[in-house]
Amino acid sequence: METEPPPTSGPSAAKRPRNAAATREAILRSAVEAFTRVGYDGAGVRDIAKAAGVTAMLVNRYFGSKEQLFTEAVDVSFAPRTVVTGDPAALSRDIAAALVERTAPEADHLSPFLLMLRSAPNPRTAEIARAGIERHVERELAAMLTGEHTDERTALALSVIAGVWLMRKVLGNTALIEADPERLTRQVEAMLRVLLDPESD
Amino acid sequence: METEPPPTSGPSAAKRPRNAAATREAILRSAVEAFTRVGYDGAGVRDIAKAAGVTAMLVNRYFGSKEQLFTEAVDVSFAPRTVVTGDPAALSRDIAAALVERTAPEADHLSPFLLMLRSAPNPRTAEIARAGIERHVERELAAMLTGEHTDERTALALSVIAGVWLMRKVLGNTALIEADPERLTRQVEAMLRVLLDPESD
DNA sequence: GGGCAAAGTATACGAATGTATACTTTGTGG
DNA sequence: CCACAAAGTATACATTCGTATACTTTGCCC
Repeated sequence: METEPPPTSGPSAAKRPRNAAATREAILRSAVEAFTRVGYDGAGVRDIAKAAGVTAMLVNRYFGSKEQLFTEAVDVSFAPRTVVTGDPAALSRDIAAALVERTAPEADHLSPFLLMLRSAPNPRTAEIARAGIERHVERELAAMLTGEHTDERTALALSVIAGVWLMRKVLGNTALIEADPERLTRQVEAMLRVLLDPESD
Repeated sequence: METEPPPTSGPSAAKRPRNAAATREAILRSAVEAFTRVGYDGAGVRDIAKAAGVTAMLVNRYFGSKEQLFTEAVDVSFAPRTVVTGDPAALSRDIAAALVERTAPEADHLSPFLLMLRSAPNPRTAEIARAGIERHVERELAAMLTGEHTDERTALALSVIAGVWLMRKVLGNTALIEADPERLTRQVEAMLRVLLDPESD
């Protein structure tokens, strides 16, 4: 009873027949997960491969090296642009709400910010992450701002966002974990508003 | 013939006669430097020992293990409490000014925030750093605040500070590096003021 | 239906890791 | 002056790392 009608284009193929593209994608997804959870230096190619159901050498066959795999993983992680798209007036509120929600203690979002924070110690991967954030996030967010020095204000906003990710999900700061989400959202929103809102004068 | 002064490439490790306390301190200083520059996992005990002018085994003799060495290094790094002490009204301004100055491109401050950021990927050292920040920084800063939820607002302020350290000195964000220091200071100050200043209503 | 390239695996290598055990050097007190 | 403990070193061990080389298995097409 070896029924094998393999849909060559299935997003989540359970029993995977020999399919280079699907295997490559499985490795890439496994890499995003691993790099996000333990960072670049903490994730071994053997672990990544095993979680994808293959051996370690396929990583190098398909991606050349661990570092090139990381480069693609950064793109994948930053790609799903969930940049809150709406009127610029609600920007601060939307960002604050999404941030507090995704960094909640019970959530385990595979955030690109986590990938970046945990891969930042390595200078080479830090540079790759910096380029990824600039290419995928910084540009779009800056385009939504009005007024002067939009790139600078954007980078400061990203600093705040990364800082909250760090304290809540990487370090596990007690005060920020136990904080009331609504009040926390209001405080973050107030800070972002100083940066992002169009100056009313 | 005194032909052996070269290995002491440390800061001020002159000709050190056999002195347990001095050696211990040299190792500890070297550890702070190494952990700050490359993080816990990136720093090998051999490197730390060599920079202190001794062999690797002295690290374990004096500190038990690399992890215990890190614990002491965290305390040393966070100990020089430069928390701007002044009237609470100027708190935001002082913090912002010190932050922007120390994260300037030309500065290479051995900041505890750098130590924390670069050792955060490792869960064990992340916890040690979290405890250190809570013990050394969070308490004192929270005590300077008035109003409600001082611990929460303190943690948020530390998020901002850590985020700026990350973007400017770990990632190397272009916009924040090239930004005018005075304007950057004003913007950071404005954000902190939202959090720290006594509500005037 | 049989070959043949593609997909995947096995093994190994050299370097680096933290640290345990055993050794050597040296300052100092009786 | 000289032993003896303290200070410091040398060597080794067991892992783990990324990846290179050589091998085996499989789907597909003529």
